Amino acid sequence: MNLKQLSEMLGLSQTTVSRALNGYPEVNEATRERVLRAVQETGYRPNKAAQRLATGKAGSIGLVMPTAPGHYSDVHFGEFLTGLGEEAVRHDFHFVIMPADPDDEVGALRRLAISGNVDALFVAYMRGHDPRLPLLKSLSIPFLVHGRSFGTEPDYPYLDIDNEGAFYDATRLLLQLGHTRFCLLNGPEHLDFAIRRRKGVVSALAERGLTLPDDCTSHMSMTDEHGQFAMERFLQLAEPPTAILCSSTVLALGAIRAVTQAGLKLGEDISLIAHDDVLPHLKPENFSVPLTTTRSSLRAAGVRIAERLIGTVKQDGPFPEQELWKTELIVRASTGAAPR
Amino acid sequence: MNLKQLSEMLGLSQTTVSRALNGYPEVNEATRERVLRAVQETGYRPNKAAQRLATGKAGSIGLVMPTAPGHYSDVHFGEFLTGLGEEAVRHDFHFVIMPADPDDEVGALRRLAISGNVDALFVAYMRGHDPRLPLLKSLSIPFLVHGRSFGTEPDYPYLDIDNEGAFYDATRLLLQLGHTRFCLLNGPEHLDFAIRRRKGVVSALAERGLTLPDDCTSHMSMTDEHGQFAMERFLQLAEPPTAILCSSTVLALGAIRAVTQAGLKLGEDISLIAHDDVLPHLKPENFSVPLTTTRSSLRAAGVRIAERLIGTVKQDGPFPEQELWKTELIVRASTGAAPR
DNA sequence: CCGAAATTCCAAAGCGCTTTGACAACTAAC
DNA sequence: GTTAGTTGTCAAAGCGCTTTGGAATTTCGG
Repeated sequence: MNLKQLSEMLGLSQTTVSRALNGYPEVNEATRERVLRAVQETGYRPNKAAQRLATGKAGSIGLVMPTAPGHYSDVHFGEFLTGLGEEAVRHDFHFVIMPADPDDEVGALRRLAISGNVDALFVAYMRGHDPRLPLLKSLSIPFLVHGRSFGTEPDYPYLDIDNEGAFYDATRLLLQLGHTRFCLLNGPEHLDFAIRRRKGVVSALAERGLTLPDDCTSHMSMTDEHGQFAMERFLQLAEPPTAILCSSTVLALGAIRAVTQAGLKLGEDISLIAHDDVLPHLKPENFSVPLTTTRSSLRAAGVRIAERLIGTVKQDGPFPEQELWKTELIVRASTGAAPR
Repeated sequence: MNLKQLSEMLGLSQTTVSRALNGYPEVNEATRERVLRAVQETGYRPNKAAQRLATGKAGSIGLVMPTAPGHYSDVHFGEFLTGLGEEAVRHDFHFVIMPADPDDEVGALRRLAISGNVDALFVAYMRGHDPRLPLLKSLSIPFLVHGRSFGTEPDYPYLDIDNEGAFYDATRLLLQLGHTRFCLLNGPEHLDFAIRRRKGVVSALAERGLTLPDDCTSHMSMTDEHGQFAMERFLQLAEPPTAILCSSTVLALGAIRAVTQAGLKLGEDISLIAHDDVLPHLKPENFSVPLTTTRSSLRAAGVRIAERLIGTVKQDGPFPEQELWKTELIVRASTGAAPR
């Protein structure tokens, strides 16, 4: 069933039917009702490709998903996508997801943009000096960045959380509790959030004249396995840490396993603060020792990003603005006074 | 840059350029090279919407993602998507993801199908008597189901794992170890895999004249929180279980927490077997007591499904076939002889 | 009852691509 | 030197929709 058939069926022109459907005023109410009823009955749906071709709008936002045989799927990705979707469904938007080799993200992004398949782009997992940013800026299609890119002039639209502030605050809390030996379980080194979190820790320590040695920092993709492994190494240092900063509750899961297996007590022998993206399947309050966290909902960020991106597309407005969310520092049982 | 401009630039007709690009034989090799070089230089990319309109093919597979404010994002979803993507990227396919209210999945699927935006459909999270199946069958667009639908004639293309067999085998192992009091931590009651797994357990028990009482079964969405909660209740039964079957490692995570907090030892006081979807961030071998599991890689299933779906679309072939994967039963330390 | 304004509808062009059918131009064959 | 067969190219139609400019119909003041 297409427009032509539908209009023939109704004895109207395609124009009139199209207008009736798209809410134009110059069509009789009775006629519109008749059209709407016919649509109900026949189950007619306009062909999106044709619509796209004619209007230039597709009702879709595009994103590339890095993927490869060895590539870890990221728990955080799904949660974020759910947030995006939650908002998108309200506007009848959909996503075009282009899987891409992690080495060719820029190319994939470029292809996606000029394929004419999407109205706007979204990118995440930002790195320092991210090469996708110059591309996006040159593309004249709305886009929004989740995170920022360290080392790039922040003149692009983004939504980020205050990673540096979060870890600065967390570190300060631990300092106030008397800790002096810190370790950082961080995400992959090149990622922007990892850079900033490290910065937060370092600057809080610096205020007390402390430093964060290289062997007290671990950069890795955020799985519990890696968390455990890194923590085991930390515990074997000549002067093992009493305070741990951790970039994800998933990492914390593994780290805590290592702590427990070493016969140490969380919140007594070792204090730990993790960043909590509010993953529904991994709640820090449910850990056997509830976790002190810096919290910011990933899903909420998704909702907000979709909201702004769709808004931009719909009213053809200017590109979205910049937004920086504060995190909450929530104290639970995994932090305590430094052992003496 | 569009075809017309490109062809004018080259002094050729649109036809010739189009043919050169799409590998048709009736074009001079020299001309083809010239065209290809121009494409390189200008960065020309055909407009997908137009291509879609002209050919009827979009190079995309569609899926609906249930989403709502209260809806849990599913760890398994991301992992599976990664698998799909891994294969899709090899064929320059992309996904169109339509977020949808969980109450309107059928409608969303329908809209997606007749929007003309996708070449094939994929559905998962099958339920008993799934209402999407009749729709899909009537739609004359290739589709593939992950899982099956209990109670529906299995005359549709699917890829499923042998859930019943997996839990039958697991239960038998526990029986052989002398266990007699079983509990099942299962996924949501209406989902097909939950139905079949339960069936597997029940029939293995029946062979020994045992039954699975209602208060020894728990159906819930698969988060560690739910796992813990359900396990706590099991442990308060008049005759607490010594053997636990568990539909996911995420559930197991919570369940084990409850076991530990009750002062019981996994693998001694309580034996547990979980189904392992091979989530990269939650490996059963890394649990403090490594988990005995029934294993089947969710990602591998994604790869395979994409492979078959894309194959079908590309050669316009018949709809994909049916496939049933066996699971592996891997014994680790979480299972042991029943305590006496 | 007439002319102008307002209302309702339509024919046709265009979005960017693929594909059909035809046409030159050039070879090979008789 | 004509005919038949290739080869490389093109003009034009069509995919299903939106939208422009104009025509037909209705409404209404005078």
